Amino acid sequence: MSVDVLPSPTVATACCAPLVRQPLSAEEAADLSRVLKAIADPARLRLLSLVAAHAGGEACVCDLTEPLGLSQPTVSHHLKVLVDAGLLSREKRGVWAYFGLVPGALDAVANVLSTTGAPAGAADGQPSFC
Amino acid sequence: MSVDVLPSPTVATACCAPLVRQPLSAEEAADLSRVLKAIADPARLRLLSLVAAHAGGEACVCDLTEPLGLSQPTVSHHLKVLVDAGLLSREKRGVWAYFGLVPGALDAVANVLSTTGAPAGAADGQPSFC
DNA sequence: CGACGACATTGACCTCAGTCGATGGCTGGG
DNA sequence: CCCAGCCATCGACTGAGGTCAATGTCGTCG
Repeated sequence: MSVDVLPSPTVATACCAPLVRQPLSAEEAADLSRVLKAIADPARLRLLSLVAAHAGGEACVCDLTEPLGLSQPTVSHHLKVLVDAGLLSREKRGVWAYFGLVPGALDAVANVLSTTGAPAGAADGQPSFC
Repeated sequence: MSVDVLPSPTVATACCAPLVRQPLSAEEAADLSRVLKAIADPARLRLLSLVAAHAGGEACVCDLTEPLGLSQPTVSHHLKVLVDAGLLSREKRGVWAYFGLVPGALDAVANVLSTTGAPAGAADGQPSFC
C-alpha cells in the first residue's frame, strides 16, 4: 500500500483564517476545503450529531448503523473520513471502537466561516489548534 | 426529468440547528449538506474570500478569473452554485454582473457547526433566516 | 445597424466519492 | 481451542461534480 497513516490534522492548518478578511491562497483554500468536504455529507453530518448527542459523548459503530440505515462498511468508511479530518477521535476498548467529538474541532471550522473574528467562548481554550 | 428549479434558499432551512444537541434527521442533514457542499470547494472558497475582500464588497466575473486561474465558464459555474446556495447575491449593472456576500449567510452556517449556541454578534439581526 | 465585449449555457470528458458484498483480523466467551 | 461477534479493509460499481472549448444572449459603442 502506498499511503500510510500521516497524522495531518487538516483542521489545524485551516484554523484562524478569517476567510472574509483577505483572499485565501490556493493552499489555504485546499486545506480548508478538505475539512469542509469531510463535513459536507449527509451521512457524516448525522454521524457527528449522533456521536455528540450519544450518552457520554461517544458511540460505537453498532450504535450508528441502525439510525443511519447504512451498511456497516459504509459507516466505518465515513467514520474514518471524519477521524482523518480531525473531527472525531477513535478509541478501541475491548471489541468495541468508541468515537467521540474532538473538542474545538467543529468550533475551529465555525470560526473560519464566521464573519466575526471568534465567538466568545467557542474554540476558547484549544491551544492545540490556534 | 423529475427535479425542477425549486428556488430553495437551502441555507434558510439549515439555520438554527444545533447539530451537536440532538441527532439530525435525514432531511435536515441533506439540507445542511447542500450548503456545505457549496462551500467545500477550493475554488468557491477563494471566490467567497475574493468577493468579500474586494472593494465595495462586490466583484464582477472579470475580476475573479485571473486570481483563480480558471476559465470564465468555470468561474461562472462556481458563482452560480454559490448564488443558488444563498451565499452570494448577483446584481447585473449594465454589461457587468456584480456578486456580493449575502449578509449573515456564512454566519448561519457557522452557527450550525458551532458547539455553542450562537456567537455574540455574528448572525445577529438576520431575521430572514432565524 | 453592425461589431465588440461580458457573461451564461451547453455538451462532453474525466476524476473522485459514496455505497455495498465479501473477506480478514482481533477480542472475548464457551 | 474453537467459535461468535465487532470492526476494518478490499474490490467493484455507480453517480455526482469540476473543468474546458464552443456557442448563445444581451447590452454598449462607434
